[in-house]
Amino acid sequence: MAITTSERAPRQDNRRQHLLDAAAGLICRRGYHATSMRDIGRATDMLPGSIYYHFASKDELLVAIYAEGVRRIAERVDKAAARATDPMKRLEAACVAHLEMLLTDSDYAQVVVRVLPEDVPAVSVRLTALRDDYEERFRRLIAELKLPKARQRYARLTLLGGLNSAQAWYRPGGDSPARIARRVLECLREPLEVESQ
Amino acid sequence: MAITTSERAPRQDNRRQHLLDAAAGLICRRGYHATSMRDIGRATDMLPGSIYYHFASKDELLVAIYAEGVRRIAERVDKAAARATDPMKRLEAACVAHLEMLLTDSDYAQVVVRVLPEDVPAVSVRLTALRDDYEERFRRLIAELKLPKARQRYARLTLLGGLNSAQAWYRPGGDSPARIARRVLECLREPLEVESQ
Amino acid sequence: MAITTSERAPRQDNRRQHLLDAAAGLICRRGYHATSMRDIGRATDMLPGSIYYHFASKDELLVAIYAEGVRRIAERVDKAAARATDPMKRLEAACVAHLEMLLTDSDYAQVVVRVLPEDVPAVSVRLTALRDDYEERFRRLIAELKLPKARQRYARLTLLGGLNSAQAWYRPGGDSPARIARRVLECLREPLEVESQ
Amino acid sequence: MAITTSERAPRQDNRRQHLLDAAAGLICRRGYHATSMRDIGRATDMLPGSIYYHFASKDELLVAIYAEGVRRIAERVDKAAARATDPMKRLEAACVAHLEMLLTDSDYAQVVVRVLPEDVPAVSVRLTALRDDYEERFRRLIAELKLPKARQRYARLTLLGGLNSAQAWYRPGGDSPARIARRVLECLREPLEVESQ
DNA sequence: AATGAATGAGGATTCATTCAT
DNA sequence: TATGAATGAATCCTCATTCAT
Repeated sequence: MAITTSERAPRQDNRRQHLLDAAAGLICRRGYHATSMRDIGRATDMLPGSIYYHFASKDELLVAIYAEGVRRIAERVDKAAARATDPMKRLEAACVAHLEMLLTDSDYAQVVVRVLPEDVPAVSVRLTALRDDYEERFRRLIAELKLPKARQRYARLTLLGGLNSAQAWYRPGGDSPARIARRVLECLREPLEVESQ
Repeated sequence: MAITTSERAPRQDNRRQHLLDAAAGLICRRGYHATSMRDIGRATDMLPGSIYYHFASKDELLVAIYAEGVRRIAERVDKAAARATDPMKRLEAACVAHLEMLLTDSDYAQVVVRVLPEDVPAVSVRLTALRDDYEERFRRLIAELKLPKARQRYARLTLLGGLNSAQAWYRPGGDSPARIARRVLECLREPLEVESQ
Repeated sequence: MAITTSERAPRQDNRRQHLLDAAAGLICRRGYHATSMRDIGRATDMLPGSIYYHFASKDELLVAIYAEGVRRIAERVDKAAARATDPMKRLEAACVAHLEMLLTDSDYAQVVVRVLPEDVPAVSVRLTALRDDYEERFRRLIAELKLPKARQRYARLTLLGGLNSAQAWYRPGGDSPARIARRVLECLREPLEVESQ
Repeated sequence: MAITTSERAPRQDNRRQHLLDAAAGLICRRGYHATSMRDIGRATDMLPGSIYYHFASKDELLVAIYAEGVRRIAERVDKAAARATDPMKRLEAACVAHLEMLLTDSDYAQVVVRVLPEDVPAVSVRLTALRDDYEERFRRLIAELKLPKARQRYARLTLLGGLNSAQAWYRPGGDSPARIARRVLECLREPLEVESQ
């Protein structure tokens, strides 16, 4: 899709990127409603009004962060999964990548998980679509496991629910994101393999 | 004057209860920050200022809803678990009760899961304590299963993560809350018992 | 005017007096506008609404405090002045009594000096009348000194201005109210230029 | 576009100045607490919220007025005192300037004297510092008189107390501010008892 | 590409006060 | 005498947003 990744951002996108970074940082820590345009302006040495040159509204800024968050975490997860061929190894790599992004590596990814689409009604449909787009990966990875159809759906929901809930209690210094990811997956894995004993 | 003493309407608590109900309903649907005191006033036929006779602040109102939510869902879960003796049956009953409350039976319970403590910094400690108090039940129910210590923690987190994530996608008409609960639990069950094949 | 001072307050005036005391204490420390009916209620273990049984409004409560303040300080000043016969000694005694009441002995007196009539427009005329009524004493005491007519007025204003300004800077532990009073009076008694040369 | 460069209206400070002027006018007449942001907005043809573009809070607006008040009255007093060399003449000139500003020439100065620092606890320290900074002038002017040390302090307090009390009773049409100032000073210059037989 | 200044609606909250009981 | 519950208006302030420059 991207023709030349290295050649991407022309100089004028500098500020836009700075803005996105700062906003993602604030929103992932304080939440969307608790972050004001003033806050974002302060963090970027910009006046609140100036932000509107780059984004049509606060909601649109959020959508951009969401989109970027999905892009980044998807890219990393895809790369990780691609490094293995065994379906379960692929899923595991994806879970680890997912949680590393979510817990430490990307404010953007954190925003995607933390901000509920329904909390921003005006753009909730688009936010949901972005989320779904991302979660599709896990649907496919799980499909590779050849579970009964009905089971697949719940396995995905439980897996992501379990992984994402880590955002609420993860603290640096305890289990690493990778370890947490494997532990959560472990909770679902053994039955999947069944032939044990 | 009192026709039936036992039936005596505690009139003074009437409005307070009405207020809590209305606020829980609004907050669980729109979120805490998107619900204004004006909204709550409108839903109760009260002036915004009048709410302050009953609650010292919006945050305190939220704490009261949280506390009531925990009280209600805990009561229901405890009763459900008490009806079985087999540890796994007890856990299953608890999961079903939890999800029925969360998805259809109680706006209060929904608030507890939906509103993140960190989104309301001034009272986040108290909200977290209430949540923890509730989740303790699941810690105990899982402990009865006699899993390896390390596994218990992740089993609980994954289970609750999986169950609670249903709030994001549950729609009446699809799988019932009870069925969802059993399906999620199923994802964790089989390995626990290992009697496969 | 008072027929029997000792026989004054009948039992039912208990609460009213309590109310006045508490309100005077709050108002003299925080000011009139910064003291709410709620504050006064809290200090008296009364609900704000209950205060209205005793006083028609917050402004009327202030007028009552003012009146009581004037009554008390006037009584003390009059008694002090009566103990001397020499005009200057009488004035000095009055100044000392005035400042002792104002700085340490009476919250009521403090209110009279601290709350500007113009700050409470609805009753400013009555407050001013009460003040004037009190200051009349000083007019008379100064008249006894047999100064030129024109001088009398300014002597009184300067004297009271000087004395009352102590309210802004007096701190227990420094000069006593009595000493301050004598020092201020001294400024008017002894010429500034010291006949030096 | 600019017709006269030297006459270039500093448009950007226009509103801020207008705001300060209007607020000083209202506050010196009604008092700080009785003046609302709405009132100030109305007087400036601004919405209340717009004021916050220029001042962070109502208290900060007051501090700005105080500072400007001190700046203005200090400037005038300093100039007046500088025009004489005899210490007593210098003090007299200062008193006259002080009272002219206070009674008729400057709403700002009036605010400084009228609003008690303790009435605005959040900024009372800064208000007090501003006042002290101004009064320092009188300390120095009085020091030039070579009075006994102990006397100096009370002379200053009495003098300022007497002068400032004029704010409570001055009415245009009576004695002029300059005359009042001289009369008050006279009270300290000439002994009270002198011509007593 | 950004600023300075403002808007207008709405935020939570506090106020003095009322009144049935 | 007092309370419990509420009122209605006003409080300060913050919000996302706009727009001429």
